[in-house]
Amino acid sequence: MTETRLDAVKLDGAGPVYDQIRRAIRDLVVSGEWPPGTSVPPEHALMEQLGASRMTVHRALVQLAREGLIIRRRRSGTVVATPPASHAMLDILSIPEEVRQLGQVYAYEVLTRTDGRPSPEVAELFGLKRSDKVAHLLVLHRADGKPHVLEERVIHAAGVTGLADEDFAETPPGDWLLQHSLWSQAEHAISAIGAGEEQAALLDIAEGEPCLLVERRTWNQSQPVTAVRLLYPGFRHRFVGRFGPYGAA
Amino acid sequence: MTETRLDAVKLDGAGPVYDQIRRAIRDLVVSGEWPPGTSVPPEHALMEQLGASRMTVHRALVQLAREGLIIRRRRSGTVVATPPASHAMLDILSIPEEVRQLGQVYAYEVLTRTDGRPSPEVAELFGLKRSDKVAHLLVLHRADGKPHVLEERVIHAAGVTGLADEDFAETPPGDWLLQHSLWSQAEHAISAIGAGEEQAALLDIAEGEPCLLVERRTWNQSQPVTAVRLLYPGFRHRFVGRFGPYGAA
DNA sequence: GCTATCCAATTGCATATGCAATTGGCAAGT
DNA sequence: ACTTGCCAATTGCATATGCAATTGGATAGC
Repeated sequence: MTETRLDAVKLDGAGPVYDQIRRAIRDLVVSGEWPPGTSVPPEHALMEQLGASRMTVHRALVQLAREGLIIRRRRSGTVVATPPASHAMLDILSIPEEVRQLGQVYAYEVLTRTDGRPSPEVAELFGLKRSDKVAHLLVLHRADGKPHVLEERVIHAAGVTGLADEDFAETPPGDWLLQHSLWSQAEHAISAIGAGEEQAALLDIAEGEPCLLVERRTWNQSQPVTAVRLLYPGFRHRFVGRFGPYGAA
Repeated sequence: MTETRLDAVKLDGAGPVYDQIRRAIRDLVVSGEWPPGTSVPPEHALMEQLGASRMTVHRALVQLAREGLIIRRRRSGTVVATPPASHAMLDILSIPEEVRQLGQVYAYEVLTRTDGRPSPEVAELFGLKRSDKVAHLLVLHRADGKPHVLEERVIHAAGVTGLADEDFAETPPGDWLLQHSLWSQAEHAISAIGAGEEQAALLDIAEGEPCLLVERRTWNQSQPVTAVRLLYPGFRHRFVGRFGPYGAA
């Protein structure tokens, strides 16, 4: 249980007090100054520090809890939450989990790994210098023994610690990264593409077969962390989501 | 501004009072009993009706407002919100808007329209009786004159008023439905598929060309409203989203 | 009829206060 | 050691109250 510097919470005088408090604490959390597990000062302490009534402090904390940034428990106090790995259909998700949720047996193999400088295309795609160090991986994920998805991944060595010592024998790179790196922003795109010759061979489908291509790039404080291209055979795979007019169901 | 029956708000005694109030009103809204535009009783009225303090009622209403179900304005009071047409990358969106946001000129043509009984496949897909009446439409949307997306749509006549009198000359069916029907639940799926012969001809691409297929089915109170299949040429189109660990950005 | 003004309804926000519920940790007893 | 029971810290919830801000609508004046 990490300690917190109480005086780190500062109001900016803009808008309602409860919202100033909410934003102040939110900023400390999302900026990483209060990493997950940090204990947030109790309401009484904040109340004195900020000169607000307990109910006002309470209101701010309740909202933050509803937003999932902090977790509150009676007597044990309030701590910064560990952000959930996945939010919805298209967010970061673990391929092993995805496969197991379908009730199938998961397996994977690292086909190739190259550590070195990024190729011009990769550097371009990612805004890297040619002098940066990256790992380049090709991974095949299987469900019930059959090829499920082909993963091509670039990891920026400077953004992750322990990359050189990890051989991804136990954990596929996507899941490993979730545990060993932080990210503050991601962008993904979905498109359809025909399988190339090599890709088709690896996925055990015909060349030109339509596939879903999911591309995702991830940054931490505007520093690149990883980029990945996931190629799913289209006839075997679909992304499904359910929702109502007022939000996801 | 529709009136509300005050006695429609009933608590169930489960959990905190403010949450009972919140759920009671939410249920009235999502069930359609209080449709968009209905005015919600003022805090004082609810306070007396429910025997709770104003702050407690207030708390429930503030939460509902934060969730976007109601809109509150001083003096004019609280009204049920019109649900936003689009939430994120993959939610219901208007194709005309989508095209215009890309800075291209939008146009569309209704290629075919058939009113009658559903085909066996459609009935199956949608859980309709063969005796139900449906309209079956094939629409081509264009961006800058070039085929953009092919829309195949089934509309359940019983779920929409004024369907027979509408010729979709002014407004494409998707947008028309957003204005003339309610929906409480939707499901969509994304997959990749090769263009069939006719589809390829209409979209002006090669047969077998990989395409993104977006399928969406929509219900209102478990009654089917519409089902649609949108076929996007894959090389020309991608869905992009951006987000951070604590939610969409 | 049109406009300027004022009033009152309604929500927004903050405080002060009290009690309930949960539970970590200490203390006492075995 | 190990268990039991109690205490106090901390959050959860509700009430009562007061004032501020906004604005629809009535009213007065032109």
